[in-house]
Amino acid sequence: MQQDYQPKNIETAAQQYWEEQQAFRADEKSDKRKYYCLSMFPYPSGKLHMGHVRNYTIGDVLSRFHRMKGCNVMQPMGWDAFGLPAENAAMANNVAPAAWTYDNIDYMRKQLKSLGLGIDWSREVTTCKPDYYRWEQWLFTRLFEKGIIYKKTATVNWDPEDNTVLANEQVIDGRGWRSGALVEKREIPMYFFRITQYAEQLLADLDQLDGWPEQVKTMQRNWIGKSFGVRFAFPYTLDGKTEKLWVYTTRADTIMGVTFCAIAAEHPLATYAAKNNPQLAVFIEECKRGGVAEADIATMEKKGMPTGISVIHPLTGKQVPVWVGNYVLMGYGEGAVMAVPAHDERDFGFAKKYGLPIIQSVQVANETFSTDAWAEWYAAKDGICVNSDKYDGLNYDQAVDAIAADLAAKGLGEKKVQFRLRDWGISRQRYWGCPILIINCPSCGDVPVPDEQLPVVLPENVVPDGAGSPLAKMPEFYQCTCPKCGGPARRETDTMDTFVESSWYYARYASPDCTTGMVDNARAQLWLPVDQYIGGIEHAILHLLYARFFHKLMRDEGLVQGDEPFKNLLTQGMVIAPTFYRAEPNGKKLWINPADVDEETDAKGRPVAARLRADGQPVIIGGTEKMSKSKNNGVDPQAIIDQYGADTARLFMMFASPPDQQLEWSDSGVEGAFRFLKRVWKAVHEHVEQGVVPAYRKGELTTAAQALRLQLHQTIQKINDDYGRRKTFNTAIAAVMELLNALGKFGEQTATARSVVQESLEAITLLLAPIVPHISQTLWAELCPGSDLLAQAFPEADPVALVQNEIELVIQVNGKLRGSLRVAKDADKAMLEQLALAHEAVQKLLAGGTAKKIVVVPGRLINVVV
RNA sequence: GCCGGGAUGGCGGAAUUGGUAGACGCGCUGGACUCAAAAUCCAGUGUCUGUGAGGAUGUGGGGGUUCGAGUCCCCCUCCCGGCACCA
Repeated sequence: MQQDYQPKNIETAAQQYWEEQQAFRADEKSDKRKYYCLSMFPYPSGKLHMGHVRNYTIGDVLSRFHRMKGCNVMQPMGWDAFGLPAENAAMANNVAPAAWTYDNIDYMRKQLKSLGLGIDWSREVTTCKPDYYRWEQWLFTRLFEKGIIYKKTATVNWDPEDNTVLANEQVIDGRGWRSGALVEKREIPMYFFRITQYAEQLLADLDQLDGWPEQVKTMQRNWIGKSFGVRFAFPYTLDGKTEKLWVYTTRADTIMGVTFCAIAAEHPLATYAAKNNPQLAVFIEECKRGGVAEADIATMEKKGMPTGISVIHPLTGKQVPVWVGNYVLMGYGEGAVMAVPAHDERDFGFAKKYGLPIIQSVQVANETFSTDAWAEWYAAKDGICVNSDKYDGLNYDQAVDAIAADLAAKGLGEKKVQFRLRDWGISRQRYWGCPILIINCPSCGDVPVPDEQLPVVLPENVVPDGAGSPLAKMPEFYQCTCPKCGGPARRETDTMDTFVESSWYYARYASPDCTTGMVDNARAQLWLPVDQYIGGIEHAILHLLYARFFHKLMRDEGLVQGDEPFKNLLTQGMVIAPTFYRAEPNGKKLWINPADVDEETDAKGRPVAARLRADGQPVIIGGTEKMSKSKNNGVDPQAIIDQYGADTARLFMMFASPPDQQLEWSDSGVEGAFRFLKRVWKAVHEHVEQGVVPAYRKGELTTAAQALRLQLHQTIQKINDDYGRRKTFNTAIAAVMELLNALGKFGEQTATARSVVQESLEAITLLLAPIVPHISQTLWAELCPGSDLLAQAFPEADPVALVQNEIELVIQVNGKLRGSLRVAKDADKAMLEQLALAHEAVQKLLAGGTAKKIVVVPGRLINVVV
C-alpha cells in the first residue's frame, strides 16, 4: 500500500473504475426500492461555483448512502440552458448564445465528473435543445386549447433608449443598466398561465408535503395568500351613465371609516379624469416612471393626487373622493382600493400627508384612539365597530357578515375568497428561450402551431445586440401561413420564461430519450415522485411553486401520477466568503479576490490586517458575503480540486456547516479537511502494513477494547441517523473524527485487539464513503483485498456492543452542575435520590438543611433543590 | 415595506424531545522531533478571579415561564434569503 495519500492518482483511478462498471446507471428492472435523488440542475454560466459543489455533494452523499442502504438510486444531471446570461455574454463577446452555452456545458460536465459524483449521465437533458423543448411546446398547445394559457396585457420595465424590455435585475436605481435611461412602466400583451385556477390545490396539497421544511411551506402559503373578504362597488355617475368602482377588502368591518378611494394611474377612471386636468395628467405620467419590482413600489414614497371625481359610499350614500395613488397597481386585484386611514397604516400616512379625514370605526377595549399618531392596535381585528350606525357593537365576523349581506341586497357586493397569487406571465421579449407556439393570423387570431409542425426550432446562429428581440427582425423565422385558413400569418417572436423549462425537467429524467411524448408514462410512474430534492433556499417560492403547478398540469393531462413532484426537500444555504477591497481615488471600491490576499492576525488569532500578495501593500477587510462576481470573493472550486482533490473539497463542504445553513469559505478549513484524510490514510496504512485480519466477530475483550467497540457502534448508530433522518453531515464527520481519535489512543496489539481495529477501520471507511468516495474506494480495497466497496452495505450497529451496565449521572443543585455519579443502569429512583443527597458537593450546599425537592431525569441527571 | 430565516469562544460550528453549553475542526500558545524550517506528534485554550482545590460568570439586547432555558413566551437590535423578467 502507498505510504502517502495522493488524491490525484486514486481519484482518477476510482472515477475510471466507476465509469467502466457503469456503477451509477439507474436500473429500471431492479426489484430494489427506488430512490430518485435530484439536485437542482445548473445554469451553464461558464464554470462551477462553490454553490454547485455544495449542492451536488449533498445530493451525492444522500445518493451513495441510499445506494449502500439497498436502494435502486437514480441521480441524474442536466442543464437549465436557456436564459439571460447567454445573451449578455453574446453582446459582450460577440458570440452566439448557443455556442457559448454548449461550450460552457462541455466544460462544466468535465468539472462535475472530476467531483466524483455518482450520476447516471445517460439521462442528461439540455433544455435549449429541440428534443427537450419540443415537448414543452406540445404541452403549451394543449394548455392553450384548454384555456389554461391566455393573453392579456401586463406591465413591464421599458428602457426608452434601447427600446427594450428590462428584467428587474437590469433596472438599477430606476435606470436601465446599459443605457442609463430612466425606466418606464409599459403595458404590453403577454401570454399567461392560469396558475390561479390551481391556487386552492397548490395551497391544500402543501399539507401532503411532510418532507418539506416548514419554513418553505409557510412561505408558499403566504405567497398564495388566500384571503376571505368582500368585493364591492362604489357607484358613480359620469356623463349621465352610472358606473361602478370595484374594490376588494379583507376589512369590510371598517367600511364606515372609508374617507377616500385610491386608484392606479392606469385605471380608466384616472385616464378619464386626466383628460381635462393637465396637472393630474402630469402626475399620472410621473407614476409611470420607475420599475415594476414590488420591493421598489412598496418602499417608495407614497404619493397621490385627487381626480376631482367622487363616488358614492354604497352604505352611507355619502360622497367619497377618488385619488390616484402611485402605490396602487393596475392588474393586481381591481386596480382600486378603499381607504380607511383610521385602520390601515398606509392609508393613515397618506391621509396625514394630504390632510384627508380620519374616522375611527373600530375600538379595542382599554385603548385610546388619536389621529395624532398611528398605533399598532388600530389595525387589529379583535375590536368592535364604533361610529358605524347600525353596525355599532358588532365584532369583526358579525360586522363583515352584516355588511356583506347589506351590500349584496343592494347588488353592490358579495363575500369573495381571493388569492394574492397572480397568474404567471410567461412571454419574454428575448431571443435565447423556447419559442412560444402561437401563430398570429389577421383573420383567425391566435392559433396554436399544429403538432405535426413541432418543434418550432429556435435558430442558433444569432447574436443579439440588446435592442429589442432578434427574432422580431428575422422574417425567415416569423413569416408563416395560418394553419387554419392558410393565409399569410406571423409567428409569435416572444420566447417563454425559462422557469417553464425548469418546471418539468424532473419528470423528463425518468425517460429522457422518449421520442413519443413528454414522458413515457410507465417510466415516469416508476421513478416519480422525486424522493429527495436539493437546492438553494432562494428557490423556495417561485421555482418550487411553478414545478408543483406543472406537476398538476401534467397530471391532468394524464402524463404523471400523484399530486406532488417532490416528496422530500432540502434547502441548502449559500456559500459565503470574506471580501477585501481598496478605495480608488474616484470613490469606487476595487474588490480583491481572497486568494490574492494574505491575512495577518494578532496573538489570539484575530484578523487585524490584510495585504495584497502581489505588492505587499495593505487592503481593507470587508464583510463576509455571498460569493459573487461583483464582490470578487468567489473561490474557484477547480483550484481546490487541483490542489487537494475532490474528496477534500467534498469533505470540507460537508463539514463546515449543516446543509441548510450558510457555509463560510475558509482556506485553513480546507487544509484541516485534507489533514483528516491524511490521518485516515495513515491509520489504515499502519494497520495494513502489519497484515489485515478478519474483523472482530466474538471473543473476550479488555475494558479498553470493549469501550472502543461501544464508541464504534454508537458512532454507526448516530451516523445512520445523521445521514438518514437529520441530514446533518457535519455532525457525522465529527463523530468519525472522534472515533479516529479514540482509535489512535487504543494501543493494544493482541490478535483480538487487531480484529477490533480492523472492524473499526472498515466501518470508518464505509461511514465516510458517501462523502469521500475515492479515498474510501481505495482504502477498502487495501483493508479487504479482493472486495469492492461498491458492493458493500452501510454499517449497522451491533446491539451487543451497545449494552452498558453502568452510566454516568450528573448531580445538580438548584440546576447548577455540582458533580457526577457512576451508577448501575437500572438503579431505582429512591436509590438515586439517596446517592445524590449523600454526594459531597450536595452535602456542602445543603449545610445541614433538607432538600425541598429532588428531580430525577432517568439516564441524565439528578437535581436537588435546596 | 411585506413574507421567511439567522445571531453560541479569536473563527466555522456541536448541544437531536426543556436536562452536563462550547463536541469536532480551524486558529493560537507551549513542548517533542530537526542544524533549521516545513510536515507530523503531544499538551493547553470561553471570560473574570484564585497559588491551588475551586468560585463566579457566560449562548445578539431587555423582560418572563420553569427545579432547570442556547432551546419555550413577549418586546427590541442587527444580518441574510425572497418579493413574480437573475437563475
